[in-house]
Amino acid sequence: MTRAERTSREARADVRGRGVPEATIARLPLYHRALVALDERGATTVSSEELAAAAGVNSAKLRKDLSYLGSYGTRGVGYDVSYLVYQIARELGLSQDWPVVIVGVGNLGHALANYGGFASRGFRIAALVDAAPERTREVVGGLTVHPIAELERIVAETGICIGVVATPAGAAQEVCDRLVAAGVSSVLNFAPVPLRVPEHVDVRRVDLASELQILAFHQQRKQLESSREAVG
Amino acid sequence: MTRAERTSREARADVRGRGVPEATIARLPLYHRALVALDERGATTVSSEELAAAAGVNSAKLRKDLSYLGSYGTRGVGYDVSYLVYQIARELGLSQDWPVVIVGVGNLGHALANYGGFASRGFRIAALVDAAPERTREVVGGLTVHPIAELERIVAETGICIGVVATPAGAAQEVCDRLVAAGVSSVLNFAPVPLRVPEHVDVRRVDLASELQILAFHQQRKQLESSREAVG
DNA sequence: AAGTGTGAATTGATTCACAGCC
DNA sequence: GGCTGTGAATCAATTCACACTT
Repeated sequence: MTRAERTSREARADVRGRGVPEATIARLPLYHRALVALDERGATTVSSEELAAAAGVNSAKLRKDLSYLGSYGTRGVGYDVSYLVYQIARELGLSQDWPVVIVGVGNLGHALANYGGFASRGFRIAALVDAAPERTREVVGGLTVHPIAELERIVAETGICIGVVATPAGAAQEVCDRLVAAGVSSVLNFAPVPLRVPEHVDVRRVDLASELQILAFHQQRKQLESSREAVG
Repeated sequence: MTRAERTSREARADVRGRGVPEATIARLPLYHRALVALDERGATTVSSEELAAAAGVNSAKLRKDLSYLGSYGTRGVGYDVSYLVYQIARELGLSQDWPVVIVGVGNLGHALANYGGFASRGFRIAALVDAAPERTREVVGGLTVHPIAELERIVAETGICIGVVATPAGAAQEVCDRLVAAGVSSVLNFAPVPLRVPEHVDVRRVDLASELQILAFHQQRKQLESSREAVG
């Protein structure tokens, strides 16, 4: 592929890029991961069918999703693996390094601080913060835990714009407010409460107990049905 | 409210219950949690507006969601808090105790085993399992870690039907297959790979790195826009 | 007067199916 | 001949707006 071809394609992608549907965005990380795995296994091209299978979606959805980014495939052939990895990474902002602060170094915060999966995807745990004095100065995952009083200074100095709230429910809103006031505009919330934030701030929630409850709901349905069969 | 009223309402709910939309089911845990908090604060009734605010959704959505469960409110008044807690809990299967097995006791498995939020919502960590011999016999969150070889026996003896996969990506599919073969039909997957399961098995995925990537995508957009403003 | 419950309208996501290109 | 890209069709979720009940 020539530089001219690549450049014109990217220009088109930039135009379309405005309107990528939310559901598509949420699947881009899946595609990216599947493509990286394929790349490591030495694949050079992949069909929508294959990639869809690797990512756990159907091929129509995959093609439609990719078409929002641009025309990156070749009819009759498929997609160039390394080129598509590059395009999705660019779209996701994976080329840059995102410093992240984790607030709350309890069980979950600990696990997140030690989790290796972030670094490889462009995220760097830049700081750990906790309200409990006994946790301060502790070293977790190679980082010293700072007292919450230093939150504003740390965010400002490090240029952090993504914060992770891993505090108990009761502290989450206040922590979030301070993060936002300090300049954070993307929040990943593990506390089981909805966070109120200004317009320009994005929040995503990960709610472990809810996930289990949703499974339990379906499980209960299955069990009800099978007991009904046994009777009827 | 009389017993007769309650019984007829429940009968109706059972009829409607078949078709509760997936998006609604995913919000029931939110409503339940908000209601429990209101109950603890001594509220006896709540309007859709108030409850919606507490759960972080809009009131039209809340009313529509609740209407799928039945007609549990009173026009001009609102919803009876404790009655609605009871109904949602019943719908979610929260009245029964769900034993859960966690496979993989690394950082995340550790955190999950120690996480207090499960027990209070009807889930009981019944067993911990890990493949690494050096982790076996360790005690985490009051439970001994069992070798993976005992997985099938444990699931059968404890009547576990919900499994949590907290292993590295490479082990996840095999662990999942063994869980399913042993009789588990609901899986919560923390490994960053799609799990292939038979028709009757439900899988939910929690993908921490993806969540951050989705935030990064939007963050990048925000920064692009503000830099464009600065120029234009 | 207050506030639920719900048809109708709208918006968004998925799937179909095939024209167009390699 | 094989496979992408995409309009059109379908399905699902959200929002509107108001009739109806207390």
